[in-house]
Amino acid sequence: MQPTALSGLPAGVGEALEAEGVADLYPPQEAAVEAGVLDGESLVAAVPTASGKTLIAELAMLSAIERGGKALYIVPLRALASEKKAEFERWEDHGVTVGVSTGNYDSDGEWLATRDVIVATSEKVDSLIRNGAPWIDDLTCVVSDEVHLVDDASRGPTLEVTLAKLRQVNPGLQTVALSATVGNADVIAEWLDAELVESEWRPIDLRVGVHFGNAINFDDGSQREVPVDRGEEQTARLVADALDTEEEGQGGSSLVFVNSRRNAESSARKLADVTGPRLTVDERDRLRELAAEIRGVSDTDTSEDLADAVEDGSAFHHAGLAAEHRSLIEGAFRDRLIKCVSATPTLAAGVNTPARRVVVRDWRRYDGEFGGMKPLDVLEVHQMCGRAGRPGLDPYGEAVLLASDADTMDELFDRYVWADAEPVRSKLAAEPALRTHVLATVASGFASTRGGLLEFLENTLYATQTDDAGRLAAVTDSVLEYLAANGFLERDREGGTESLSATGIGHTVSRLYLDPMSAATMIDGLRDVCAVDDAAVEGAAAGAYERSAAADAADDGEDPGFGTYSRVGGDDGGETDADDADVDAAGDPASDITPLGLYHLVSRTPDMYELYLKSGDRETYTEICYEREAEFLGDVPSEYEDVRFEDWLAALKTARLLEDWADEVDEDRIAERYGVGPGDIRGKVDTAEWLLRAAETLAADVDGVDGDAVLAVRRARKRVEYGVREQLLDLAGVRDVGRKRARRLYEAGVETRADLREADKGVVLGALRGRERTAERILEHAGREDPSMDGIDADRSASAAATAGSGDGDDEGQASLGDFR
DNA sequence: CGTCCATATCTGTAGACAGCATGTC
DNA sequence: CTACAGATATGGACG
Repeated sequence: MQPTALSGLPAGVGEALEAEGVADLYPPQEAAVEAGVLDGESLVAAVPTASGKTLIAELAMLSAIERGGKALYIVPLRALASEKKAEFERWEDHGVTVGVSTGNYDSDGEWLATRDVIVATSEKVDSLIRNGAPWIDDLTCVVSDEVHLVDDASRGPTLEVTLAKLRQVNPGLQTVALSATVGNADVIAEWLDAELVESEWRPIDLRVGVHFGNAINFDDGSQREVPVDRGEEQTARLVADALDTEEEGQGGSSLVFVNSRRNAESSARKLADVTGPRLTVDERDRLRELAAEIRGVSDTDTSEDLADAVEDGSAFHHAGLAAEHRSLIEGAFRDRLIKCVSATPTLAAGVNTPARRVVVRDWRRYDGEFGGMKPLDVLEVHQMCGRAGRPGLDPYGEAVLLASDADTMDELFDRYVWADAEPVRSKLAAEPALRTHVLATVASGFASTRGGLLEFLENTLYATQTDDAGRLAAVTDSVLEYLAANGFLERDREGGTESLSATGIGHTVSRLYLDPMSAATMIDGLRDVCAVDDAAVEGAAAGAYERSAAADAADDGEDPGFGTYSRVGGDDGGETDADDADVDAAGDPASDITPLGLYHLVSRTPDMYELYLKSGDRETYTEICYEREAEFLGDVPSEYEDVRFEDWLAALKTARLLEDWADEVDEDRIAERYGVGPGDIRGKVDTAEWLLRAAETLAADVDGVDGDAVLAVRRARKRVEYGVREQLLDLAGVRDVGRKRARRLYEAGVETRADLREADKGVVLGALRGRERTAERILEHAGREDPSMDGIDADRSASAAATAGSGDGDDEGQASLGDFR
């Protein structure tokens, strides 16, 4: 079937596809057309990666737009959102407009309503529904990429509920779900009332095999001799073999999957010995430039190690890397400059990075819950293998699992090569998931009674899959109880029906996109300190208070999730002695609220990913816990009796990291001290920023909009956001002034925004290392009348003072963490 | 007495969404 | 109830 023969697409699209080289549709695409994607039929396409799934989605969306509709493309990762956007933008020539909306990037709120195609993450779509984005009603086509992720325990339920909501809002909605080949695609199709297109077909052949001894044994019965000399690494030999196999004049790149960050790094180091000697002079030059760029992203050891490996054409890839690191590596690997990437599973599910050969080195991964090394899911291994075969470059892709003995080889064949992927199973009936979604469902008006709620939940995959309807109802009831007890929902029993409505705070929590338990934790902590400090404000916050007070009374049981409210005497631990001399301790109630207290509060919330306690950390943080006991908001669990103490310490470690960041500690110090990578630091800071912003809103509810708590939270948030001490807050708020410039200006004697307007220009210029343009911009943003730097000489002493004060080397030109995004 | 290698012991373990309002060196 | 690779410490043989 030729693209020009398709009907229902915008004018010129068929020809454009042909020009792109699409002479004939792939069999699964053809099947999708026959199933009616172009006519608005819903469809589940369960096909391998890189077999043209995206085109199926495009056909659906473009034909929907041609009929005057609007399409939404749901992605699982932010990085994929930009990738898809770029891909879809080629239709702008045909009058199709594209917009993106993710947590950190919005192509302008209102403007989205005018876009034909919107790309967003599932969480963002959920949030947009909760906040009543008007264009949701206009959607006629929704595409869900990687739907098999509904199986994911933490994020799957969001996708599931979001699809159910979209379909309820708009019963005629065309739903196109793209899935990996899974065990039960038919069930997904049944759930979505969709046609099913299932296929194993791939445009590039994939040969899967197991290497053992001196050869790879492929699934088709063929063998490839790859002898491993004594003492030589199996992986290294396979990577070398792929590189030395010159087909189409190109040595093939490899992707090596391992099971930990550390393994990824050490593997990359070792494989550098394989890739290094095979580089051309030109490649070496370009890699040196790339390495310099990598070093510029961050000055941590991680960054340095990565750059070292990259100079030899090898790289590692895991979540400890900063986002820039990752995209630099992905790009250079796609451009065939980097010959080999050793990666954790980040890369298996992330952006498109095909390789000539995929080596699955580790097939087991540590799992704390499991209590040891757990074999990877079949689906996961299939996804890794699916990365083999670069379109247009390779005649076929090779995926190789490694076995060290014959028994393992047999097991790998049985377990992965011959096996079908597991069936997808909904994880919706877990309490944390329902807690969030039940509140949101009620708050945004999808249900107003218990019966209506259960009816709505009938539209989820969970309901389609389970034969035990009672379980969902039971979990729902316990969640309703929790939400009511914490004052997020009101329940009224009248006759046989139980009506549900969200309270003011319930609506707020839903819109803030907080886990209700996070909100409860934060409210609890904030109320604790406000109640002690400021009884007068109580009246203003009565709305939020009463509910919870009533809830307290209703709840006698010690449910750990509820938190305990009464802490006797918040200031019994002596003076809280924060590092900030600027805070007026005496007589200022907000001084009871220290940044550490707030960082700990948000860190012990379920929305913050836990930092690991390593050996020795227990003692370290137990000590800190006692030293700074007075700063914590809420009750400190007992070291000996309370199982929550461990979590409390883990949160304390996170809080300390944030405190260090807000104390201008260099990122390499932080990385070393907490055993994390630059990506982790940035992630923590980002999450804290988000949660503190939410806490600010909650504090306004508890303490009144101008309460001390609100101000304290805002200050703590800004300090994390800018990564500066209290004294630099004013300066760092000026546009173009960040962590480093603020510190240099301050050391040169320019301490406030007002100083910037008055200060000697020579001093300012000196502190900014003689950058005239930058200095002018900053003065302008600070509101100076005459920002011109014409004829000003940089003050040498200002420059010297600034350099000495900032503590890092001169002229390194290194970006700090605060520079990301 | 220092070096090198073989063996025992210890240690630590994948991932990444959201709000809000615009910009670092 | 469950593992295992890499880093580090330990110890012995050797020149």
